[in-house]
Amino acid sequence: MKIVFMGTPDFSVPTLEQLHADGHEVQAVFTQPDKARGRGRKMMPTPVKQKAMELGLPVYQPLSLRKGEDAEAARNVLQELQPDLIVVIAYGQILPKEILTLPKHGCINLHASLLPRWRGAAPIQRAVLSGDTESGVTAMQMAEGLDTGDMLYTLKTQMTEEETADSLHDRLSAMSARVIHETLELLQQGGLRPVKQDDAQACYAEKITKEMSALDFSAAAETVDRTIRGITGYAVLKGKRVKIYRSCMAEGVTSDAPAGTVKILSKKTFGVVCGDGKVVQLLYLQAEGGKPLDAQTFMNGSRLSEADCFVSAETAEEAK
RNA sequence: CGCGGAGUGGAGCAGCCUGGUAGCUCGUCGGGCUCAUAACCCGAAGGUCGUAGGUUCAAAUCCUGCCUCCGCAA
Repeated sequence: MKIVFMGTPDFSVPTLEQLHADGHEVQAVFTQPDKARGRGRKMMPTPVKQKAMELGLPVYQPLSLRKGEDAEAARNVLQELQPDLIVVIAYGQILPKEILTLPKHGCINLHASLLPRWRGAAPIQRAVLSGDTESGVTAMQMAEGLDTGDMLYTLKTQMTEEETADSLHDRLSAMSARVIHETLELLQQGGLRPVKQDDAQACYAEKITKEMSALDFSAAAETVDRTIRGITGYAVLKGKRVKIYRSCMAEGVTSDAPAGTVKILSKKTFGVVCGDGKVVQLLYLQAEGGKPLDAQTFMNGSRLSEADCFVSAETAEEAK
């Protein structure tokens, strides 16, 4: 099939590779414009652009598909190509109706949730934050609403107790490639059976803000744990900002020490006391200026004791 | 020129301000204890202190350039 691909971050790359590997004619790849990012504000191509160039596919990076010169140019390109299908995965732009209806088979979007749950911007993080036990990838026929199109194919996965947005992201990203493969097989065989979404079951994954990652240890341990696993957390320890990437509940451990107090669990493991007296075990963390370290390595160098206490970034700021 | 932190045996850190014996927690190797161990005890190996210069009788430590890594911000 003649396909135009639209995607931007890492998450989209396996799907692009799959289309290419399956022998589809990927006529063009649309991705967000390069931006100055990273330290020193260097221009960085998007991961999808890098992969597209590696595969020798033409790349388009319109500022917008909805208005302005870029949008017009993009529409002309699509008119010209006459694709059978547009595959969209984490592109980051809203497609206008003219584009949705332009290809013979319309546009298919892959979304990182079990729709209609978690429509919108940050489905992966939201699934972890809310303690979901399963997630997945849904392929849908794009409609004008936000992730409201009819569902074409779904692949589920169970989430573990230690699931992080990162681990789920990687898994769903890989699963997306399988989903597009299966979906297109069905499409070509005429076996797709679109299922309407039950709007009553829908919920929306609001955008994540940085402040949400500032840990509040006076909250319940479960909340702290989910925050860390869902969007990573940060706090201040011994005057240094510390990022916490992975955690889990310390089963059966409680403490009446003040919230934020370090709890040594063994020579190799430690946790932090939370507001409900339960303890969140910290598994992988990074002090400012340093590399990410596992708990044991972190303990080796930091001379951690139960006299130490994590402070919320806000409190630390006020103390200054 | 966005702001800032860091490079010290295999890992993570201290030492630097107030130059003069290479330290800590682990790991590794050898030995011991133990039914056994990721636990405990004893011992050992392993470092041109990122790099190039400068100051000095003497530089991990003070000064300058360069390389690399990271946090914030975007």
